[in-house]
Amino acid sequence: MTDAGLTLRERKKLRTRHALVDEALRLFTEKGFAAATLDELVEAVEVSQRTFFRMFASKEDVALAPEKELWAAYSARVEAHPPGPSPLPDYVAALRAAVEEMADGWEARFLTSRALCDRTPALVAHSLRHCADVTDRVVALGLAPGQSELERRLLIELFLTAWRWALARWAEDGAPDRAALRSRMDDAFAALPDLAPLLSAAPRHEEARRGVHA
Amino acid sequence: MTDAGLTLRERKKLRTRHALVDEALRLFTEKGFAAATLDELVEAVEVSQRTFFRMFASKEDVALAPEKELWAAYSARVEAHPPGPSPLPDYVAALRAAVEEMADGWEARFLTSRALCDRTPALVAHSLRHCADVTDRVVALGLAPGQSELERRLLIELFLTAWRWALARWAEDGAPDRAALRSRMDDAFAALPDLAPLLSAAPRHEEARRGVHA
DNA sequence: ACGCTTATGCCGGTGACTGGCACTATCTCT
DNA sequence: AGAGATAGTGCCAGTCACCGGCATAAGCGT
Repeated sequence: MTDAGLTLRERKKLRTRHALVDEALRLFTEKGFAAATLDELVEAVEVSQRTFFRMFASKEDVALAPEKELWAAYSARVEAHPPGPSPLPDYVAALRAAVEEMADGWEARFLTSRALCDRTPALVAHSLRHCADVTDRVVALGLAPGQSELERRLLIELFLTAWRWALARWAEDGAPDRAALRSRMDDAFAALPDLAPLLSAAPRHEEARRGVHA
Repeated sequence: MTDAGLTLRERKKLRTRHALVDEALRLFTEKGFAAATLDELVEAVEVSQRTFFRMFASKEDVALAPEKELWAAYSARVEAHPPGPSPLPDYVAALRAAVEEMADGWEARFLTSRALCDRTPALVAHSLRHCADVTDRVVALGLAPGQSELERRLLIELFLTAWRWALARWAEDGAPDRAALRSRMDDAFAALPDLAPLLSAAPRHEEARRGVHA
């Protein structure tokens, strides 16, 4: 599946790319993201810095490679099947499918990347922005003329928050394999309908104004 | 209000801080965030780079100063009045109050900062992370033992998405003053209850699984 | 085997950020 | 008011991410 009809050049490139990701995750985990230098990384993989920067946009980029892979697959899914008027289930389905189509061993790299992210503010920032970029592209997809874009954004944010919650539970789990991730996703997404009653008690203007002058 | 019982040292420090923010916004807007160098900035304000970095954590930090100010005020409000079992109106009220207590001229700086942010990916990343940091601190506040943290996070994300929506509308508005911002906030937060019916149609497992094997 | 494309390496430069240390301005206490 | 404590500031030198340009080599189609 990895080398399906690829030319030798492309395969070589992919190989060094994977080597860079693996070594980066190892190195960053061992020494910390800030303390580890790119020189160490590229020397370990035996490529030049220039090559690194042609494959990755930044030091953060390589650390978040597994996550970007996932969102790329998700993006492709959503573009292939643009969501209908009730998009939430479609988003969820696309993400589930994306998780399933990741290569073998992806979950281990992803987990390492997440752990790194949790203790590295710079990585959090990049992760959030990438997610926001994907969201921006996805929101516009299959949006009927009369439909509200705000509504879409709200639903997507709920979906993302549930996903992040599932991730956090998964990471602190004893068995961080793909089945466990699926199960955490089930739990998190199942909680979404329970939110409805809390929204009908949404702020009316009188209450809000009272807060202003408090 | 600005110089309320502050020592001379503190007032001086605040003055250079404000000068740095103003000049930074001017410079970044004129030349672009990446193209403008810190040397230009500190030379214009006549301070050393070292001083700059004692006041701001990074180049991004100074560009997002108005936003950080707002979230600091918001944070303080929420900490002063921890939200009850239906936290959404409390969050909204806290943000409205925070907007009102900003100093004169804040909205102009904030708008400039937002415009800059919109065309500078690095600023988006930092902005999102800061917001996430605030969220993390706020979620735990006033959370009763039996209450679900996930539920809180979901509500806060809705709240934040509505806020960002209000900001975007405000920015493209003809009159970006504080009254207009209030009005946009009203509109955006009023849309939240409409989301409830869309949640009852949340994903069931069968639908989701179908997507997986598609 | 031959050009053509593409990836890579090397080199030098820029600019954000940091630690150390001396210096000066402000504060505080008597 | 003056002396010592307490910041805040400037200067300098260093590290490191990142990006041009150009030469080289490795893979590709004919």
